[in-house]
Amino acid sequence: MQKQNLDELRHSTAHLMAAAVLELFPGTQNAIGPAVENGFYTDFDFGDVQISETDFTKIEAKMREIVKTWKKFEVKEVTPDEAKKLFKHNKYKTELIEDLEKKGEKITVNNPGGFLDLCRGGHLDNPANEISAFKLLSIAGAYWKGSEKNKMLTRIYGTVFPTKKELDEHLAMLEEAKMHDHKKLGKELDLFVFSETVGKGLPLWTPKGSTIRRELERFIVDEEIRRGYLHVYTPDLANLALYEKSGHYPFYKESMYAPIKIDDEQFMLRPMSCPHHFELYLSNPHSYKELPIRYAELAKLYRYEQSGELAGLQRVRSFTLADAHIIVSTEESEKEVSNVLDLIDDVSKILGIQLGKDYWYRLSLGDKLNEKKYFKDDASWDHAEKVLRNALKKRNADFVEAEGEAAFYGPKIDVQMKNVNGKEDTAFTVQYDFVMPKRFNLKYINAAGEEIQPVVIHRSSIGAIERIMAFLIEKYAGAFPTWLAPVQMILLPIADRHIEFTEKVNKELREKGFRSEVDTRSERLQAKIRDAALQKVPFMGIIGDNELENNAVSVRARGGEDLGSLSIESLINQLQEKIDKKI
RNA sequence: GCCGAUGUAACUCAGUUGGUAGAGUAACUCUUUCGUAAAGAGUAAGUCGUGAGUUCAAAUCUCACCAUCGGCUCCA
Repeated sequence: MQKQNLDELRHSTAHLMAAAVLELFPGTQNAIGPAVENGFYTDFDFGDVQISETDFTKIEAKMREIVKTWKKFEVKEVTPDEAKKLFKHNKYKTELIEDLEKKGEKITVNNPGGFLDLCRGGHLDNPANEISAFKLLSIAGAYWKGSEKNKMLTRIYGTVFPTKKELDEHLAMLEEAKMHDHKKLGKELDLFVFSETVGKGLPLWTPKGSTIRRELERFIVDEEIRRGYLHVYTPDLANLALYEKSGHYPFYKESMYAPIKIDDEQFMLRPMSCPHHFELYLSNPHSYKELPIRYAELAKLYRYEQSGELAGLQRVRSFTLADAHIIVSTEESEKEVSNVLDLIDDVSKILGIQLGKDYWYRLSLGDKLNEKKYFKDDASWDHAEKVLRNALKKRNADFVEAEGEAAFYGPKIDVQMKNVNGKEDTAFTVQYDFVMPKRFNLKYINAAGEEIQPVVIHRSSIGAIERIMAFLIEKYAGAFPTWLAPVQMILLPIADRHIEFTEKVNKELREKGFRSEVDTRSERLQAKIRDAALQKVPFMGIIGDNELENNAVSVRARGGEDLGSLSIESLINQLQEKIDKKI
């Protein structure tokens, strides 16, 4: 089925659900009901009625009953006054009509099977025949018109497909996705935990999770240094005055941990590291010959996120950002943005993340009318947007543009990814900042001996370590490439008499820097293989009488492939090759 | 923060209309020494998320709170 037809099916089913709900729960008002990726939803104001997922069966049954009478969608245009009259009982529809009237857009209604609804169109020709394979999935609160200030409506999500088979396949896929969930795998593979006593949103990394994380951090630090970044360390907290100077405080106050008062001063756990790096820059005068100066840091940051926003490693309150602030002349800024995008692309490739498939670019713009959220300087905004857009265009990259997603100090290019549930998040970001240089009075001396104001590019190469780890766990379903795997090789002695030799091999591997372990339990080989497989260890080394005799290890790769009997030297070479190639 | 769901042993889960807890896995002990995805027996392990309340009696009913999950808002 074509995407457009599929959207019509989804949208039509949203209408059908609204009809069923309104019939079952008189007095309910329906708001918008669009098609979304993989399904649809409709928002309702149920008044005082409590609704839960246990009502789904009832609603679905009613939908099946009603749909029989839906022979077609009759769409007809009405005047604003007529429309208001028709929907006077529904304040949401009334508001939508008023909005349409203000914009001078035409107002259309449809009336399938006698269920009158306001709608801009896009429906099936014969719903009675076409809507059958649907399922209601979940219930959620959603603010009217997406604003926290408005009333929260009840949103019911559902999905629908042209055939039962496709619906079943989709539902099976949702189940399958759950197996990749980083929260589930994090527990099964013992990578990270949370403790209620430590506090929510504050992950504790186990030795195994820490190993993966450490490899990732070493890799990115080395890669950045190779590309001219200057890696630094700055403190996790700072005087409140620093954030007042940067101007972050009023914008960020809500999501910062409350100040720590000591003696006569107030300190904040830092929610970002930019001002620290600016103070570092200010410690010396700088020549144009030094630029761009790229301060980088694996910066531990603390943000007091709203409790409902926390989600596994995806969204936490303490995280480490692979952060950098590049101080660069305005002229060179576009080139530097390109350098950053190159870094992101190259690093992503190594991590097995593909542009277009696993991630995509979003040009996040400000909103000149919103002076509360964005620093007022129209000319600078225009210039900054141009720089970022050009950088994207020059690499022929596809990108989406999003209004009102910028930082307060400038627009940005966000690298977007989706988790197993299809939820989109910003993984990495490249931000163009023309505000901080002014606030911090950042300067460099040009060839003519004049003081010039640079711009700052805030960027993250692999984003927050927690978030990219969540993504990688899900991407690899826990089966990490050898260079990242917490245990790279597990040696399995068949009987106790093989342990001594196995320990010797293990010692040799560990001395060479491999993460090797021995399973000395008095279990059968099959059981040891099974456990190693469940832990997704890339290589198993089986050692029995034959191996003892030949001074060799019988190697089995993750997935079951038999690599045969290898000498210790050959084993070391093979492992090293995988690690060097990061595969 | 808001809407909905969930919370029983380290993990995955049972627990019927209220009669104060059970399985598998893991752990530990013993036996077994085994050739490519689960050997056998035994032992120990639970403030039933927390706190109130109703009741002769609460894992089960009521209320409040906490945490987790899916959304909304927000964000890396």
